[in-house]
Amino acid sequence: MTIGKLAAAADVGVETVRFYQRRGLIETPRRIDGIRRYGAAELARLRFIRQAQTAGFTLEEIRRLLALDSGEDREEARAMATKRLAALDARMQDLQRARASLQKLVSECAVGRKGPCPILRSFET
Amino acid sequence: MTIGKLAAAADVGVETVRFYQRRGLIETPRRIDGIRRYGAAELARLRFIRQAQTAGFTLEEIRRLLALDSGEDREEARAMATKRLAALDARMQDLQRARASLQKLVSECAVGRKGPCPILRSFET
DNA sequence: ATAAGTTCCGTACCATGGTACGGAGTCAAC
DNA sequence: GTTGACTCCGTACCATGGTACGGAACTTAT
Repeated sequence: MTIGKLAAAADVGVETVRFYQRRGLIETPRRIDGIRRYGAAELARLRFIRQAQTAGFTLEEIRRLLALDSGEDREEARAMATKRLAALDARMQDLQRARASLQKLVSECAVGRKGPCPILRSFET
Repeated sequence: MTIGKLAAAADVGVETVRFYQRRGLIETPRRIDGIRRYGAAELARLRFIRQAQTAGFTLEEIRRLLALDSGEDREEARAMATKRLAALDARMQDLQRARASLQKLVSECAVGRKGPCPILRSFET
């Protein structure tokens, strides 16, 4: 695979792949006649990066996770995952509350009624 | 209230308040002898901004929401809230999936076992 | 074998949401 | 009535996660 195919396969831009390489998230394979070739390993890494981002890891943390993946430091891997799990749960709580406020806004701002919607009030705790 | 008290009451920095003023999210009251004074209205706006950010609105969207708050455009207010609600639900789905992956990682990477943790594999769909 | 499309690389630029700095003016307490 | 804290204002800087540019080298299809 060339960088273009790789990027397309992971649904990211070529420039994004290159950006990740600069950040040390993806190894840049040796060049064959000036062009680098990528394999399944790189694609897996690329997909992992996107998943990990969704989980809320920063690119720097993802870099460390990737380094850890082939290492023996279970301690550290678990610690990072556990910490993120807690943050994720907190985040989901926040989103749940925000969702309730939005729902309130939508229903209190129903069509047919007059005057301004109680936008600020909808979010009052 | 001076800007310092206002910021403290909303648990943000003074510079953040000033930043929001520049962005048109908070009106800057007239100065009395060179110092601006703030009231409950500004505090409410400030708190709203933080809540709305949690809901995933950008500062620009929040600016529009605040403008809408005193207006009559129910249509637009509802539209913004509905759209965000959908995005929020999608986001929560994503987080749910990410959470499952993290949980998998934590359990598969239990203490006591040897070798590297299957970090990349934990996130495979 | 030539044109169109890719790749490579460095460097620059972007959006978002702040945070910091520095000098001048103001206020509050002692 | 001076000292220390706070305010004002413009401007600069920051982190994060990209995106764009441009020229040279390489590949692929015709």
